[in-house]
Amino acid sequence: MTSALSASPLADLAAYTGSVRRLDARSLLFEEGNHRDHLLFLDRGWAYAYRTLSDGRRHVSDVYVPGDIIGLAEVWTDAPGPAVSTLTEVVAVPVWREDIKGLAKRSPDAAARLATALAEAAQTLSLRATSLARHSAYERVAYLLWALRARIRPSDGNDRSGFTCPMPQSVMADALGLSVVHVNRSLKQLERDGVMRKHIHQVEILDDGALERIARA
Amino acid sequence: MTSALSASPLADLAAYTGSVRRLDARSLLFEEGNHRDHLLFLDRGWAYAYRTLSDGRRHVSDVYVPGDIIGLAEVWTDAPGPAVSTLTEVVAVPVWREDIKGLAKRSPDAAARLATALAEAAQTLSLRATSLARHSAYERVAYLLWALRARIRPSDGNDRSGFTCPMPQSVMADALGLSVVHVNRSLKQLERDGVMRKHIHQVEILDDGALERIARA
DNA sequence: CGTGCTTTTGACGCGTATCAAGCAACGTGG
DNA sequence: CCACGTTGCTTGATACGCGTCAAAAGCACG
Repeated sequence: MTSALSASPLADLAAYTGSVRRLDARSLLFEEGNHRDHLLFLDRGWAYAYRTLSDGRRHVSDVYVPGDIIGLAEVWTDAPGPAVSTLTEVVAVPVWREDIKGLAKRSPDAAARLATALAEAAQTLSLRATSLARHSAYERVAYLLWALRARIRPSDGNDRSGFTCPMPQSVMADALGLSVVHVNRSLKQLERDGVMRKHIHQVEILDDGALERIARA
Repeated sequence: MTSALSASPLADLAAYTGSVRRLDARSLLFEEGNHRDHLLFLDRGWAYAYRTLSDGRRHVSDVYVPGDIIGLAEVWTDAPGPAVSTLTEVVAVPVWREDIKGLAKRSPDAAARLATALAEAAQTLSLRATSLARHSAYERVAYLLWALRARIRPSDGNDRSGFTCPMPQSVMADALGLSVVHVNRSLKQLERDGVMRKHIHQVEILDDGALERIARA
């Protein structure tokens, strides 16, 4: 959700408002199903979006890292969105729906950037769906961490040997449609295979090429 | 992908070009991975998009019905798209990338409509991902047909008792991440449960409420 | 009136869920 | 400074949903 909008008119809007929200880890940013009158420009920390089915099954539909925009599609339409919670302490800047719509009306260039961000989001979602539909558990875990890594800037603790990742296995499980137990087994297998290792807040890459090969299956 | 753009500036562009493509059933509209310099406004017939994994596994990422736009996100960015094939005979109108970009530059309103269409597509994809990640096979089949039905206009053979659906079980399987055999079993179970019945080119709704309940899990 | 799709059904095996424990790390209050 | 709750990780045993293989029947179309 971010690349097309970093250092863009939307970021400028965020800078203008001046109001900054700081939140603890494990706190709720948006409730499930509610109408959204603003989005959040995520400056620091991690968050994730999720839906809950009637019987308690949960799906984590997105994970947000610093620089991401939370809820762009939801603020653009009136459809009910998923819930959003923080994983770590978070610093975020709200941008209001009317300001975004106004910006798009005034500036064709800004509107085009918004469209680009949304188009990229759609393509990311489509690839993620392919992983959910046709990858094995082992491949899904590899894909999640490989795709995540591609989105994290080097400045946020991402170098050749690994990256920061404060995502518990329970959240990975709900993102991948797996049980926690099986996520753990898959991670252990990736470790035994010399591909990567996940610690509590850190992912260590052992074999970059192998990881990509498995993730792109 | 369609609602925000029907009877919109994009449709006008399509009308302008005048060039209409007619294709047989089971023919290729776009190759996998190629750059797209145009999208297709689908006037008549059905089509579907799919990706193929290295070992032959296939995922059907989208199904297109009359009125849909094929490849809006792909024409807006440079990322390689999935392949697209027809299910039936098709009538489609191409709209060129530069024309769309030009339209968005000239008209903030058109750009806003494009963004809306893309935002709706992202939300649809997110819900589909939830179904893939957390629904049982039985629920996934119900969700696919329930969501499909919501997109088909009454004029295209959709009324209270059923709708036209020229989608073989093999394509349903690849859309849902299931085997053909298990799609068949799930359909038979839905039939035994008095929910719906699928014939070759037609879906018959037996219990609307039950279908929605199962699809929305 | 084949010939190729598509649907259907049965037998069997595998991948992943579930259940059940136990352990490690960490923060908090007595 | 230690007891304890909480959160997250790990592992084994067992169960089940769905895949795979195989085969046949129904249908459409040339």
